[in-house]
Amino acid sequence: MYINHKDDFPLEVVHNAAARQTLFWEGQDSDNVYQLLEGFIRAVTISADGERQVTSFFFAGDQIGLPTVPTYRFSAEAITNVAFIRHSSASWRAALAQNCQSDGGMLQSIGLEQESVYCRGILLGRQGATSRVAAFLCSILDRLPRQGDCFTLPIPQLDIADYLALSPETVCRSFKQLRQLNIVGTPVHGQFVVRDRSALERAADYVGRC
Amino acid sequence: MYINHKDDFPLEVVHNAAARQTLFWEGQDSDNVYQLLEGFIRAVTISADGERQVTSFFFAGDQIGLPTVPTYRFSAEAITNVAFIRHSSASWRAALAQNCQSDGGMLQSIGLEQESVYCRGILLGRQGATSRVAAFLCSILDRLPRQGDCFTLPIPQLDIADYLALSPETVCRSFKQLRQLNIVGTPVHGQFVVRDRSALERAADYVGRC
DNA sequence: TGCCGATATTGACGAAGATCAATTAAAGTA
DNA sequence: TACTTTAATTGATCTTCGTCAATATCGGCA
Repeated sequence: MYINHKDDFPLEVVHNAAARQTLFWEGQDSDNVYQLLEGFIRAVTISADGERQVTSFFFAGDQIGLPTVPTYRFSAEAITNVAFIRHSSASWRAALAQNCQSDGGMLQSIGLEQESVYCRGILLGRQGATSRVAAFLCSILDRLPRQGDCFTLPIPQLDIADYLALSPETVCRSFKQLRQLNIVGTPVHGQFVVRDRSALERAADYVGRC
Repeated sequence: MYINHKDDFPLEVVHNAAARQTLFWEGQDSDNVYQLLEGFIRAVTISADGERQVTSFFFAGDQIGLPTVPTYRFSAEAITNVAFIRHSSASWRAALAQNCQSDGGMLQSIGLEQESVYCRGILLGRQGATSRVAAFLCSILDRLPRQGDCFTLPIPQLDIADYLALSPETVCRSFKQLRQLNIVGTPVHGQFVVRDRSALERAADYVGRC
């Protein structure tokens, strides 16, 4: 699923940002599109009463802040150190005009972003905390760095909680339950182990792409 | 916000469908884009265990089934009798290539659809049943047919429940509470009255566009 | 290595909403 | 109009998850 858009923008400079830095803020004009080369980014919105929601996660290869709307709908925060390139929305639109008839172009990026947003809606619609957590894991599993059955889960539980509209405690208890069911293993050195993926999918009862 | 795309597809035929009919099914190839001229349509997905979710509502002027993904992500069911035109995804993409540099074109349709999907995610993320119902009402209020302060609410409570991931009983009780707070009035002949819109928005604490 | 702040974990309790069941109201049909 | 079917409403009960509080663990940094 990884799409290399660097060819579409040949002369871009690679930028870096440290963990916890914000690439752009919710409400700003969407002047640039960011393509993540390495690391992990979260999309965050804060509602009027201060409630925090994480609306999606971005992985290497993803495009962030597509200019289908005039202003960014979320702040983009680096979870880890990140590397990315940035190009202007105008050039992105020009590239879209060029390649929107073919597969794999900007239109596919739009489709992927939509799928991700759609996926969260479905997740939140599903009741049952453990089912949500399982579905979340399924949806990101293929996009995580991996060694054998071990995955690196770079996303803090608080972010998962704010993504799934659960309390951090409930997320923790859901993980515990998945461990007790022997669906996932006890993490060692931050390495996360999925023991029984089909059981995870059954617990989730939905698999989308986030 | 209404965008007249008929000019982009001059020679299309107007189709009709009765309430409860399905225009297209989840999983089918997205060969056509539907533009709703009159009536109301709901987007429905059924998960593996049979759980029903309504993922969005469509109103006159909306485009349905944008071919940003190869297959439809939902079934489109007519809530009321509807009138619509249908055009091929290929011609839609061609129109996108033509007008994606300018405002008000296909790119804006994409943006509106995204906003709608995004809005549901935010709604579901917000806790509190009454707050969700209020936010839902706010988000569709401007798109409903209206006479003075009276709105026609053509969406059954069951659909609202499946949209907001609440039980029908809870939706009903939330409406009751909004009535008791004198924020909305008692419906007469299906006519729905908003007595205090700013109070509704305060109860919602979020206003997006669905 | 040891310290410190942030994150994760666990328990006890309460509140919100789901479920079950029954009734009422509304809409469609003969 | 009367009848049928569907949707909305209300009450009682139970489950789940949020909240509060305390402890444990991890990661960075000196």
